Amino acid sequence: MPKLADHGQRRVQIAEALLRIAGSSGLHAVTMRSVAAEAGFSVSVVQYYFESKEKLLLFALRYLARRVSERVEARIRASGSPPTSRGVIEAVLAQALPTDAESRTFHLVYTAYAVLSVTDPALAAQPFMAAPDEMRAFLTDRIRAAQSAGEASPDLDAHAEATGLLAMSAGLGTSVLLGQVTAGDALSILRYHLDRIVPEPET
Amino acid sequence: MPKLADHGQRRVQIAEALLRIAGSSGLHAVTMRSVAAEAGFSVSVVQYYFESKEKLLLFALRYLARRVSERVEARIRASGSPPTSRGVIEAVLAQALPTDAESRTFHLVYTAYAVLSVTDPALAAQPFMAAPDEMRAFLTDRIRAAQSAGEASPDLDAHAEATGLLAMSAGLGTSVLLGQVTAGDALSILRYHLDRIVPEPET
DNA sequence: TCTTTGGTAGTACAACCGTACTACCAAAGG
DNA sequence: CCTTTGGTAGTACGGTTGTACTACCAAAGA
Repeated sequence: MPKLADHGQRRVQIAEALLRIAGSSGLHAVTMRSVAAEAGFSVSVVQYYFESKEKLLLFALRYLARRVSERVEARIRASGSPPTSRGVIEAVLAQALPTDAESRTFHLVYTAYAVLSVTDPALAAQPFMAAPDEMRAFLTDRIRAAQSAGEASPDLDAHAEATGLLAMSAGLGTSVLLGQVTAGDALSILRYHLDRIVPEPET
Repeated sequence: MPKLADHGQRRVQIAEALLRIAGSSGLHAVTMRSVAAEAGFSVSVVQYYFESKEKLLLFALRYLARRVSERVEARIRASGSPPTSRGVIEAVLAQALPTDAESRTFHLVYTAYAVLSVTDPALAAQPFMAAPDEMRAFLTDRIRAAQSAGEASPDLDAHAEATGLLAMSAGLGTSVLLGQVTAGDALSILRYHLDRIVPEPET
């Protein structure tokens, strides 16, 4: 039994080709043929590793979600050690802003999937929809922790602040994507609002 | 020369059929055939009033933008007379939340168009992209006016507040669309944040 | 060495898309 | 009356899509 190919690696390779196409030409440009060509394989290979296009799309979505969460964790780690409340919160929120080419692709494709999921039950049932919920819970905890530590005003509604901030960073990310705001301006605005909730320890 | 049909009305009729389909099944479900069937016409009629699908999509987008701005104005008018700073600002921002079926459709289709515009230059050049810019300028002016009237703290950055609020309401609208937050909760959170910037005159 | 089998390539097909085209109809102007 | 013409319907065509299918190849086990 010949076993030359690493299935997992092949699937990732193909999923990355899909993300490249969706990021540059839109999710509607993702076809079996275009993905195969981008990945340097024949259509049959794509068919072989993913039995249908739907399976491929779902796998690519899960892969995307994993990559995004990896980036969030990397950003938290890079925010300083030991991580401050403000640093962690800012890291999580800033991740929603398309600052480089990769995160721009991630944000665009993610949004395209989200729009699609509104009218596609199979996509809506996907666990990637739960990610924002987790983030909201995480942020709420962090804000409460900052309040306990005296780093944030105690009369803040942590839940309302977390949900609002998350929505704001997502909205800012979309604005950057649409070219209405530069990534730098978006980050400044995000920091401005954060300063009013969880100020920097020192300036 | 027989002239029974009002071209303008027919075009609106067809555009509304398109929005109905895009709102319920997604923008990808919009085809010449589906739109014609939804509108109760033959494909030839759609072809007759819009020479191509692209023209139809652009017209429907402009029509959508017009309907949305009409809703904003109606909301401002309904916010009380004479309109207060807080009332007008809340009216503009709350319009981004999909509170009823119609605004839900509007928000969904608008977002779908926006995502498409990132990779489609013809759509990106469309003037509907300027609408958020106008709103941002409008909101900035309103916040400055509230500051002058002593209704808002003078040490607020009106531009940062306006951009942030707009992004937040857009993000909240998307969350409502995805079912992560109810429309009522989103409105509460929006009001919570507004209270910290431009408080209600009386409570 | 021969056979089994994981992996690859090419092709074919049914369905759908946008659009061009032709034919038809009914009302208005001569 | 008849002819012109705005509007409508049906159909056909070239192109693209997802997918099923068959053939082929190379490596491992017997």
